Amino acid sequence: MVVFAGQGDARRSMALLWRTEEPGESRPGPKPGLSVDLIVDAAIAVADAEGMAALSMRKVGERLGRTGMALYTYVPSKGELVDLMYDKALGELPTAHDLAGGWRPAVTAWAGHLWHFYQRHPWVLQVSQARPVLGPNEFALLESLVAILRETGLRPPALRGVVSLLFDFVRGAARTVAESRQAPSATGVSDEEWWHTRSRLLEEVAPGFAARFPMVAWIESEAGVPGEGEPYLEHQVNEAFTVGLTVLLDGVQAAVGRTGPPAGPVTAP
Amino acid sequence: MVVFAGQGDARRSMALLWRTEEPGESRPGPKPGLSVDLIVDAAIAVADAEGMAALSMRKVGERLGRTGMALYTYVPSKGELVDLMYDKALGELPTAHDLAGGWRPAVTAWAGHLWHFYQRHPWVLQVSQARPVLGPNEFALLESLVAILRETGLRPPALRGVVSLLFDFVRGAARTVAESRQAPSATGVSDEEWWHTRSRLLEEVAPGFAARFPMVAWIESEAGVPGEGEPYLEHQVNEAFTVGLTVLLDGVQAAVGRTGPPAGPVTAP
DNA sequence: CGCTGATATCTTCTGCCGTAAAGAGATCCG
DNA sequence: CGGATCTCTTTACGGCAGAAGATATCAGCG
Repeated sequence: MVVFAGQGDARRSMALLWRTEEPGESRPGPKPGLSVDLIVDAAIAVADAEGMAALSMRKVGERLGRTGMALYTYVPSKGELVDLMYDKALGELPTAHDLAGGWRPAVTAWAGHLWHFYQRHPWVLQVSQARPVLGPNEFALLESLVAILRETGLRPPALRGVVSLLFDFVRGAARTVAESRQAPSATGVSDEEWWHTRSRLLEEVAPGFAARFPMVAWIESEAGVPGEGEPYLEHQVNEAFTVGLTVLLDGVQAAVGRTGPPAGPVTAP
Repeated sequence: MVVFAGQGDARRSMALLWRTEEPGESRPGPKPGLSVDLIVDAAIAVADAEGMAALSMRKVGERLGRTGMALYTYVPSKGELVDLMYDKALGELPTAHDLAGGWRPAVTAWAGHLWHFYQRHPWVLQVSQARPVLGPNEFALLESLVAILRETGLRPPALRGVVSLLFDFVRGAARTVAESRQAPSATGVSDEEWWHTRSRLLEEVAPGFAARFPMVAWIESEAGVPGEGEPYLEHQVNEAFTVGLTVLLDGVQAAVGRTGPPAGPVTAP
């Protein structure tokens, strides 16, 4: 499920994201037993442990000793809660990177941090990217990347493409690992078991596979060997991540060389 | 929601995907009023029209003049149905590409086809990639890409990285557009309206934005102008797609140059 | 032809979900 | 103390996937 925030009162959503509600000194009625932060933390804990699909208002409420409906006092809807979870989780990421070695190692570090972040919080990958959440930490993440990439000397139109490419790549690679991690608990079948069963069935159901798909058979040859206890798929994806990032950065380097280093005009292809 | 296939009888799933069930001539009982193909087509129609989130067994059954439960006669669960939809839809893609101009234009064409395919069937992007569906058309798509990339002379380990990078990039870019297309109907707010409201609120709630996030402000400058009637976000993503693909292919070119240019098309030391 | 048993289809039911509506009870100001 | 206001619960609605079981439909046999 791709999760959209509700369209109800946009102002309130933004105020929640940027924490700009007034303290509200001494009002009538009972003291709030919960807070937005408490709720968001509980929701993140649920999503980390059981995945986005298992996240429900009732379950978050239960974790806080309340009913699901109690949350609606603090948060307009589930969609807004997800936005808050998203932006809060992003706060874990570092906001500055060492540029002493130039942009390339800095981008590599940035990508590595994001990669590991997605492993810790796979549910983040399910939040829609089409309509950005526009929270402070989402901007901080973008800010940190652009601060690095500005060193390349590329102009904004080209850089926007590079930024998208980087995000799409890291997210895509992370998604594959993340889903393979949640798949065992979601389906009750371990990775090894699943692959073993499926490859046996494939031979059974598609005889002459190697003849019908020679390129597929070829590219799956010369496979690297996973380390001790490392799941097969995860190993493949880790290797693919390293290789892919190298290729990507080589492409950026080429663009830099084409437009001239830290000073130069923009040329369209 | 990321959709996993049910773990129930894997053999039956594979048989359905590869269409290897025996015809079963003249059995007692009423003639089947439906077929797997009919159901899959109806389900694709629903998903194309209303998105994956709106796809339910009841709705598909309704479209065929049956209840939702009637489908379980033909298909083990919703997960398997989604796998069948996925592989059937992929059958639309071409399986061979012209290599006369070398690998670069061929990859560009391949990526363009996939990109447009995802625009036609955005729901495909919601099918989990961690555990491949292993249907014939999924393999055919991979086969067609590897057939092109083999021309580069790169070896399988490096090529696997390039393949992942390409898939992740095209999927990520397509996802952004696809979600922005479905967002208006899902939330009832048009893109223009949404952006206008949000950017006004952003200034209100985060004064001094440009000072706090100078790099973000900078990279959003020099924006290209959308064509007549082209949504703003969509225009940005289209530009990013072109730039990103160029950068990516430059990176491949660099890798090719590093391992030695492909004098002979097929084999390298 | 009519019966029997296999099979397809439909109905009912369970237990989830998000959230609207209404109200119980706590807490403060005047 | 009285009324206003707030938190939180209860109840209810319509939706979902799917289990269990009832019913309708047909082939082949006598």
